[in-house]
Amino acid sequence: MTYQYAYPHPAVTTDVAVFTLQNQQLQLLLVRRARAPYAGSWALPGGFLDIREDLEACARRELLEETGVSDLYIEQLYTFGHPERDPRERVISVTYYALVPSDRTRLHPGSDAADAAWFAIDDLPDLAFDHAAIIELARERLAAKTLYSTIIFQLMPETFTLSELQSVYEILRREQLDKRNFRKWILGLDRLEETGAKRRNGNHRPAKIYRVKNPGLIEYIR
Amino acid sequence: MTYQYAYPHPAVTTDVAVFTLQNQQLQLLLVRRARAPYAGSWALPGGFLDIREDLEACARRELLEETGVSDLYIEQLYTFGHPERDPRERVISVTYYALVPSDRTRLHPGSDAADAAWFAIDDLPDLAFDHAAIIELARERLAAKTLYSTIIFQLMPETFTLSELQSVYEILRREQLDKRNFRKWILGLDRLEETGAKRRNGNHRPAKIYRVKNPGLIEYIR
DNA sequence: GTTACTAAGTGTTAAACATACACTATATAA
DNA sequence: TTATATAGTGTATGTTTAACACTTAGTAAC
Repeated sequence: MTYQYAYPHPAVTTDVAVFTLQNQQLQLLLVRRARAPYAGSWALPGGFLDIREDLEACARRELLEETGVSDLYIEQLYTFGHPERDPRERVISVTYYALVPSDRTRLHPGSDAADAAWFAIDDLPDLAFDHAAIIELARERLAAKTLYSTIIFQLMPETFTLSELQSVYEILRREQLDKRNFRKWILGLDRLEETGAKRRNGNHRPAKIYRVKNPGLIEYIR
Repeated sequence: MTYQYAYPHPAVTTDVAVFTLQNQQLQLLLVRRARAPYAGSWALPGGFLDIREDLEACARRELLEETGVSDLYIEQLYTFGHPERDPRERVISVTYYALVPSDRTRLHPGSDAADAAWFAIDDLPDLAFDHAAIIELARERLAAKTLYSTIIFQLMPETFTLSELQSVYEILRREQLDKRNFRKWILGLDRLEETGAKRRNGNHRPAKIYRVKNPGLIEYIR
């Protein structure tokens, strides 16, 4: 069966840049392409839009099918449509970025992709299509959001120490922050509470453990 | 001639929300639809992507064809793709917003649309498709940009007074600003220079006329 | 030509916020 | 007991923002 149109139609895909934090590094989720073009290359999870499917639903579905990751924070990033960006046919890609807390990064790659894996953001393999540009834009957007939004809490596990949280901000902004000023600022947002527990983690004083007060809420700050 | 695909393809359009300032009001450019669906309704200028055409080029082309407006500041806004947003077929709309200085708002509507006109943003007619939602998002984006970017200069004519510039900020932010604080802040950006001329405009003291120092430059501020 | 009117133009003060900076506390391990 | 490593804490200074009212220089009306 084929589908006919009076005028040529581009294909539409969604692609998602999924970030998490592991080993004190910002990590990105990639899938190895099973088929041409770019067979064997790594790429962002994503794929073709079903004709009755919402755009964000497509992004979430492809992500689930290819990597097993679901239930994450996701937001539209930008739409890429350079006429030559896919060698097969004209493809418009509506891209998203997403954040997974570091305690929910287990992968169950499905049949669509041969493999799925996390990569440190500063050590990515060669990427299919224009996916390197998509990732760079997503990283910039995320860094900018650390300045005026509480979106970063979406990257945190259930509980964490203030030092761990500070290191997330430092990784995203690519700069060191002053410990006392950071603590004053982040506690002043009134979005963290102590759990009462402490974490022993090496031969030194244990750290207080915090949780986010209202984890789903993303606020504009400053 | 028809075009065939193994899988159904959505149509892709671009739509543009073009803003300007006239009569101390924020105005938006609309076209009256000549054909069904929504024949006779007002809508954003826009139309179907040519299969070899870049997305932004499509937005600029449709705008020129339908309204005669060209050579403006344009930026991608968001991609709308609700499955039911167009009654004809599945349509993904990549939307843009654009700014025209108030001394270049002459319209030359072409054959694609029956008519084109500027409307005050607070007095829009009923709109086709989901265009009301697109406009609302564009307006919010623009208001947010007044806080951290010099994009607003793209709305200004060659020369203007500080009071005129202040009223642009007030319209976009929907709040009154203090005259002394505004002048201190805007002159502190070091992007304005006096032309030396003055504008007589009513039975009161004439205002100094300014121009933007580097009109093409859009900076992040604060 | 005096007066009424209108928007242009101009500084200071107080409060809030951001930045810079160094030592003590509490655990583990040798 | 001592060495080591990260957790945890406060102050002082500079910068930015916010609040606030009068004088100036034109036009228009009488």
